[in-house]
Amino acid sequence: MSSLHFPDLQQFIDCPREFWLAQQAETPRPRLPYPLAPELRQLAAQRIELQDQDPIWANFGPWRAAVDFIKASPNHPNQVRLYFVQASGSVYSPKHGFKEKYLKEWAFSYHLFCLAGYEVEQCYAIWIDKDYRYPGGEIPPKRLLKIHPLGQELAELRAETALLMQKAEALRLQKTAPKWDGQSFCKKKLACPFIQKYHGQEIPAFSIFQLPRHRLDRPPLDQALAQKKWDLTELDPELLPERWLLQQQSAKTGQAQVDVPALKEWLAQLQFPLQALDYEAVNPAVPFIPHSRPFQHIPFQFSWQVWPNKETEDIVSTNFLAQDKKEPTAGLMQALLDCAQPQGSILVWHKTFERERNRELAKRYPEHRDFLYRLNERLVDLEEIVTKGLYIDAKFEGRSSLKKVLPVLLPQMSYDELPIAEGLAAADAWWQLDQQPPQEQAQTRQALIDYCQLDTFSLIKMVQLLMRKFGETV
DNA sequence: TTATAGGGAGCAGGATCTCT
DNA sequence: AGAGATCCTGCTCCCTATAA
Repeated sequence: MSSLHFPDLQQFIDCPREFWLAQQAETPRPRLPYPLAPELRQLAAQRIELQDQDPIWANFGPWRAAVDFIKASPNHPNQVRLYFVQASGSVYSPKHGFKEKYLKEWAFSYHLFCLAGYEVEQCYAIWIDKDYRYPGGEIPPKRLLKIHPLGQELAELRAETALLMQKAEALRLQKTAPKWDGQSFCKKKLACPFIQKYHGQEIPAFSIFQLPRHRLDRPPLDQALAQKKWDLTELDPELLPERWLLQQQSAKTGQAQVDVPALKEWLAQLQFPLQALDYEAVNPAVPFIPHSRPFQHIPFQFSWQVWPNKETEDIVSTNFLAQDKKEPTAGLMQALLDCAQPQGSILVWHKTFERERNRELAKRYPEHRDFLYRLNERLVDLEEIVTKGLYIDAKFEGRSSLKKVLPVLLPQMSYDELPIAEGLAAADAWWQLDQQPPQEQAQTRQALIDYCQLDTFSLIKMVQLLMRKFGETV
């Protein structure tokens, strides 16, 4: 039998059926806790006056747990202190205390270290002070990291955790599949692997779980659920709010539901030359450029495309990708000044992100404040056609993210063949770039450019499509 | 005049979206 | 992981209509 870690226990708590199924595999995929970033580990070690060391593991039965640091008690030589480091700024709040999910994880480790024979004197939590402002230079660990002893909280959770572990152990050995009442769901809803495997053929293409902001505990979905009616098309249209109704109509007809007058009006606001902008950014817990804060998004790349006028199909494309982690925003700011047209609408997807990046750039480069604020005034958010109900297709699955909408509108445009196909992967690739051999770096840089470029290109292509179908005659 | 029910505005807090 | 936006709920406050 394979070993079990905290993420397995978490899976058991969230969805015992999925946990059971995962454990039936020949070799269950190990679900290891996500490792800490090295720069955070190092600062945490300094914070408690220790040499950086690898996490320490304890075993008991099938269970394995790690603590980030361990230290002998100065008072009682046979006792130890356990340290848990969390890459988060919201571990503790005066109003709500420690967050439940962290306490559970710590209680699990604490329990296991006790079982493994450690005499634990005290546990400590270490986390990020998100109010810290990095002025530059060496980061003093005491300024960035908060530390607090854990007392009663862990003791209380320990018994509960032990019980859950017993139940999980018993369940994984069970030969027959757990029963399911057809009404209770985990967060994955019908996408839960257990349901997919045992009830796959009964799953409707468009279900009530794809409705945005669905609440299963109140009407009309509570009733539908009680009757095990998962099919979106079976809901009584009388009871549905506007956006849900559109989605149902689309599911019934197989057609997108378009508010043509409103969409025409939306398209009419666009001004040429039409431009499209997309930033890629990293947001590490430990600040890496001066005058930034923990988890702040630092843009390192953008794609800017210009469609001069309706008479041409030619699109001018500009890309910027920062060389390295040393002040990536300086080059980015200059490149932005070089390629931005003085007028015309600037298409983005989910404008809060690009707008916030521009505001932060304006703080960093006050001399370009006016330029950046004028850009913000010209931003036009294409996501609005979905969130404001101008164009609803059930195939969006109730979401409005670019990765859901684009494949429906323009099936021929695909991220599938790109080595980097997602914002988080892009951020990660750039962050790890300096650890790659030089010949691979060139490939990664090209992959980053291709990905970012596709994001802006799809914005313009979608607008061209909408203009062809619904534009012109206003 | 007083007590009470009902409606509407305003607000805080939670949950849920999106982006990287 | 955090931040902004939005939606929803539940609460208070205040006004008005109504009955005693």
